[in-house]
Amino acid sequence: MPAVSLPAVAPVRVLREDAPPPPATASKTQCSSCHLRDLCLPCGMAGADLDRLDSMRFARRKVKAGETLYREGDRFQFIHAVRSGTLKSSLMLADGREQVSGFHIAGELVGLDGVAQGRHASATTALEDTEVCAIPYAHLTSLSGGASVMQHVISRLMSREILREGKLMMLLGSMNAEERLAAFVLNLSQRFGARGYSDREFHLRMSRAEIGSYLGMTLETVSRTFTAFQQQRLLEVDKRHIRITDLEGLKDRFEVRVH
Amino acid sequence: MPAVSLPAVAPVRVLREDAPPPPATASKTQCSSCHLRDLCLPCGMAGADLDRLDSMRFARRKVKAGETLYREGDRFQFIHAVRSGTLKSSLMLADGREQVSGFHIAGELVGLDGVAQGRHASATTALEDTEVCAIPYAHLTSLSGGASVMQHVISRLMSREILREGKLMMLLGSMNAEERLAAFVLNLSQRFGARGYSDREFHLRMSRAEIGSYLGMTLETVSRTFTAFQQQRLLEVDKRHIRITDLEGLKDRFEVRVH
DNA sequence: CGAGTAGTTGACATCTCTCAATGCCGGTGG
DNA sequence: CCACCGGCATTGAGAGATGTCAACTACTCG
Repeated sequence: MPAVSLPAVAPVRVLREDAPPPPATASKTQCSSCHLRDLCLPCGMAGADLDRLDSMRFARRKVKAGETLYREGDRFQFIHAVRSGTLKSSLMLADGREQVSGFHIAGELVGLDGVAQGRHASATTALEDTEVCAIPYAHLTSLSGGASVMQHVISRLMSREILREGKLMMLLGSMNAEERLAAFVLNLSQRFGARGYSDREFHLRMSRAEIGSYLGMTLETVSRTFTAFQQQRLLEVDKRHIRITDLEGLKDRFEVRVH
Repeated sequence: MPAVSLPAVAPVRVLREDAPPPPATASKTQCSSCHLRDLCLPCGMAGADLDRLDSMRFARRKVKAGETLYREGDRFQFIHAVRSGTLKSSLMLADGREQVSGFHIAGELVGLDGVAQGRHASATTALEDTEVCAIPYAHLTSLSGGASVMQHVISRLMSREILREGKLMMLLGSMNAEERLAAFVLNLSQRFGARGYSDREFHLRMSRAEIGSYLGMTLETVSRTFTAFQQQRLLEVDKRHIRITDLEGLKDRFEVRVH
């Protein structure tokens, strides 16, 4: 299914040097002993494969709130695994506004968009102080040697990303503001839950404007929709603090279309 | 970046047998002698890699207009390369309406969404009589043996698909009806051009409703927007026949947001 | 304390959707 | 051959959702 990319936008980019090399923190990490191992890259791996992964010892890198991990057009070298913190990925529109294409929390992988062209097609920015593992993509593919279990893992990850985006397209293409925001909140809830945090109460790391950009609506509509959910006793919202008071109701809102 | 998938949709699928096995047409194809080789899977390959690809001789399959190549939930076995004709991919919404997620013409590959879960997440249907090559995914990955050039090709294809969807999200998230339709027409134009057909005049294989679903708008709005383009002397539209009379103007329309 | 950022809310404009009528075309059957 | 039908596209009128612009508040940071 390739090639449906938008035409002719020819992002008139000023060529520029890549971002400064990662200020390599000395610390390195072994996947098998990471508390995120069941969510992250090693998920589903064992034995020799996992050993091979462990032998790689990925460098960690810290990204302060507001700083970028990589920018649009940077050379693609690493897949990054989020250890802690939150990132957002975004594309620049021709007029300079940004379109947020995803948010990433601990255990999630970022940067697979770079494989196609050897350069990143999006920028990724920290929403709070964040730490990532930098996984050299070339190593990953070369080292996989004989049975390419690793390649398989990567393929699956990429396919999952395709699924994710497909669902997001569906959301953008055919849902209204309430359904979109409900889907967004439920999705966050589920991801926090999977990481052992509360799935009923959490803190948003992104602004209303960033949520709006991601969901294809204005920040005012995001705000109003939060207020509406609160009035419907689905959520309690205080700025960026969210408490889900009626999970089922929220799901209904989202699945309004199921009859 | 996985895991942002929509939550809780849990597509309540009735389990059902997979589609009938492809009525294997006897004819098989050798990639290196295919007229689509520079657009399709073998693109960029040569020497031993291409020989290896040739040794596989993929079976062809015909799909009549309106018939499905695979359905949502079918076991994922093949990547399909379009030889001739047009396909659409779509997801089912909970309420039974479809969301079109892509159109595919000759030389394009379909079905990479299945890698993640071993089952297809979307259905793919022929918009006209269509012929595809069925590429067994398992072969592709196993056979790549030593240097996994093939795996690399697949990864690149998948990454390209991620880019494509990212751009589509951008379109759905932050463009109005005119910009969306202009982007759509320009994209088709470019793809036809790359295949040696006219990039100024072509026949749409999809209905207004399908275009609308793909672009996140109603069929009426698609129709009205075509009419508007015609009044602005950008296009001549006669049902499904399109003639671009002002390519630059159309690009401007699409890039309205620049500066 | 003042400035800046983020969020909320209101009033209004506008775009797109919804519903409905009509036209066009190709196929089918009398 | 013609009438009728169904599917697709076009067009109009009105409704509704969301965007735009603007005011105001609460907080944070110098």
